[in-house]
Amino acid sequence: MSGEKDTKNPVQSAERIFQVMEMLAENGEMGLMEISIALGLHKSTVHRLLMSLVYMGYAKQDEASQKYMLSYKIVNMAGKVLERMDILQIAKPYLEKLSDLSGEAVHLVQREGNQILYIHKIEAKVGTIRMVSHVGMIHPMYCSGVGKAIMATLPERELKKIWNESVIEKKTEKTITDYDEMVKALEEVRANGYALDDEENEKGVRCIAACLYGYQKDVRYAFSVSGPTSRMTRERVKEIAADVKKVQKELSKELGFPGLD
Amino acid sequence: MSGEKDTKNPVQSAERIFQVMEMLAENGEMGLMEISIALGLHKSTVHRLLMSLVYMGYAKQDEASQKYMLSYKIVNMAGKVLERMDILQIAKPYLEKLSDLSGEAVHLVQREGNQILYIHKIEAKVGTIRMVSHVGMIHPMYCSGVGKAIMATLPERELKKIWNESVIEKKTEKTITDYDEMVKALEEVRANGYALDDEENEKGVRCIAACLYGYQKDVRYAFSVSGPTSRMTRERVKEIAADVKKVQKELSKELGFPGLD
DNA sequence: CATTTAGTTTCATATTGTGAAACGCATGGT
DNA sequence: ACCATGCGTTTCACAATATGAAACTAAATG
Repeated sequence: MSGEKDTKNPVQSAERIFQVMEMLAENGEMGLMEISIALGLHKSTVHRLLMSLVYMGYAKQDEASQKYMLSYKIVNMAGKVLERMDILQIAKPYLEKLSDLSGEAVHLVQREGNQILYIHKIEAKVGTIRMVSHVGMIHPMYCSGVGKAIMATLPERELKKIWNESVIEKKTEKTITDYDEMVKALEEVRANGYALDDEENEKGVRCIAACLYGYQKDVRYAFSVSGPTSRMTRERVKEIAADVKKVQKELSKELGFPGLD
Repeated sequence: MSGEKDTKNPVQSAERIFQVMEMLAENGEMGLMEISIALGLHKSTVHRLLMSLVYMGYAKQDEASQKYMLSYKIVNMAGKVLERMDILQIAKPYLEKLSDLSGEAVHLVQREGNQILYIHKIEAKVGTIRMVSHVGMIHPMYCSGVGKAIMATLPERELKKIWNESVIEKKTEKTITDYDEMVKALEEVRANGYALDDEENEKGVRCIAACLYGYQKDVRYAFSVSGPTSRMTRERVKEIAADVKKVQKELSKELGFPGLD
């Protein structure tokens, strides 16, 4: 998006060590040469960086294959960051209730610019189907229930901006790829008081979402109940939507929202 | 704990930048000086490292307070690591070790609602008796060692729910069919640090189980060593229980559990 | 208005990270 | 059995890079 050189990283080795980590996070187990070639760094340099990561406990080498991978230590660190997000502390019991009521998977997401970040997940209690979503996952806004729930609260101007800056991709036959259609869909969200993702993101998955209002004016969080179409019948969607709206109201109140009703 | 110099980190700036990150992960928002003093690094150095983290998107500075904090990017990275952390890959070598030590059958199970799913099995190396268990098998929680190991970590409320939703069946003379008796049994599990299934599920089979803690609060996995009563004497149970507890500790650590000792 | 404390910027210096080269050890092709 | 190839590792001379003292700015404190 930006052409200019952007003032460059003041610590070269930090830049490189994180490139290595990101590489490992993305690809799992990797050999030294593989990383070296992919990043265009000298193998000796990569080796030193890896040794440093191993020394600090963030990476480890498989004895047999000699390949390198990240350890759980980074997960620990992320856990501490997440714990500090106090929204989690407050929201968890409500989401738990929602999960108990429906038995389906429940997600809590945070807006991060034009995208959403999954910050909590409760697995479905019934059935054997599992969503591929996981905490830490980043997802575009335009093709998810939670994304629509957030977008429905935004002014046209910002909505347009998000749309233009997003890579619109037809994930399923039902994915909305036309801007005007999206505007219409969001009107519906506002009218209903909840957002429905009807197989727009993943075939066979329906999802009922609502945003969370707080003491600050801008909406930063949303949550959803998702499940397979087989269980998410029209009738069931209605039921769950009622629960979702109830939780939205209760939680928003707890988060310090003055209005709503 | 260690007196020796331990070969030191080959990349000094990496060492320091991670010290800064760990500091931020632990304490949340921090000022430059705060970090500088806590780590004994020059403020200029800390500033440069922070600039580097900000540049890469791993940290950000609060506009108002000027304080620094970690961003969600590390959470995103951890998410990718987690996705890849398929429990089996990690657990297998430990279970293998357990199997070698005891020679008996070893199982790994996953909680699925009120039941457990066998996801890995290692056959006994001694004797000719074989368990009927197999990967993919679903079993109720209330009458197995692994089930009790998981249930022992649950709050009373959820325990009651599982009990009510399960079809309680007297599989052997020793099967626990009374709720209060189960509660008492679970207290014992917590006290011992492992769960014992003493012919409660199948006549002639004893089984020592423990749950696995992970980065997430709720316990989702458990494992066990099972064998015929003829070989599983009181003394042998004690021995194996020690091994089981050791593996529980090691594996939980590997899976990112922060606590436990 | 002086004083302190914070964050930021600059810059000379040498410490630190760099990468070429060589090593050892598998693996695999002929 | 042999050599060729590719990988991870180690070493080391060199200079690019990270370092920290000092100067600077801005806000908070008295």
